[in-house]
Amino acid sequence: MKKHDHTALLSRVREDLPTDDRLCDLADLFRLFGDTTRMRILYALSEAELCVCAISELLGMTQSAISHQLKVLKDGDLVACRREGKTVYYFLADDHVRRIIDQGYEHLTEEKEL
Amino acid sequence: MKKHDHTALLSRVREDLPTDDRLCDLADLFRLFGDTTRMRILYALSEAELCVCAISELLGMTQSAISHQLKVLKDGDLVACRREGKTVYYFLADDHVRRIIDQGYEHLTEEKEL
DNA sequence: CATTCAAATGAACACCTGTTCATATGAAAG
DNA sequence: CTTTCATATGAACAGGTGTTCATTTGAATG
Repeated sequence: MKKHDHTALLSRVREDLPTDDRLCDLADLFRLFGDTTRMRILYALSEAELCVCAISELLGMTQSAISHQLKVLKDGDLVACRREGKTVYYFLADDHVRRIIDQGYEHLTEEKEL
Repeated sequence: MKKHDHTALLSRVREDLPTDDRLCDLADLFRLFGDTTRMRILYALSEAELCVCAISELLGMTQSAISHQLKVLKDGDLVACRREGKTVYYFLADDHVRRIIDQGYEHLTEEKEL
């Protein structure tokens, strides 16, 4: 009398699965969007390119906190920056960022309609 | 001599920003995707509906760990389940989940091409 | 109703993450 | 070269998160 057997099903599922490395990268990517501060920064940058102190003013948070998060976002290639004198302007790295956020936003709004 | 002034820009940006509640919900949503175990579960479920023990076998993790994560995913309305005797089968709650993951996946693959 | 198997739950613990505070870098201006 | 302003960075700390272990629930079966 054996336990519940899934070997057949599981080997089929396993085939179509991306590698663990890939899935880990994917989770890492989404984790970047999974913090309120970072989400607010990303949304702000989707409206306009902004310098660090403007963002910290906008969000009512310390310059240090913003700077740390911008580093995280930059390391994850979600934002990029350019320097102009003492000021550093940040902006979204590409349209994917916007699209990912939009997809999430849609999910939320449609969820509410139910 | 005043500091850098952004009031005009900031009030414009502020107008187009969703409420903080909304942005927090959005971050909460993405946070669900931001863990390797949950991502592996979601991807597996995008291939087939699976019971808890099948998932734990597939991922090589304890039933308890999987069960805890499934609860998180269910509370976040990313997955749903149906019971059949002693067995509980989990599946993706809707197509949005797949689309969000796909969007992220695309981002990763296109990033590599550069 | 006792047993068995699948799943869920709670407490505990180690690890990770985000913020703060203090300080450093780096560019422009005096 | 010193000062000033914008930004970056490092250490430290608090709170959150994921896993494990032990236990419980709940359905089917003898």
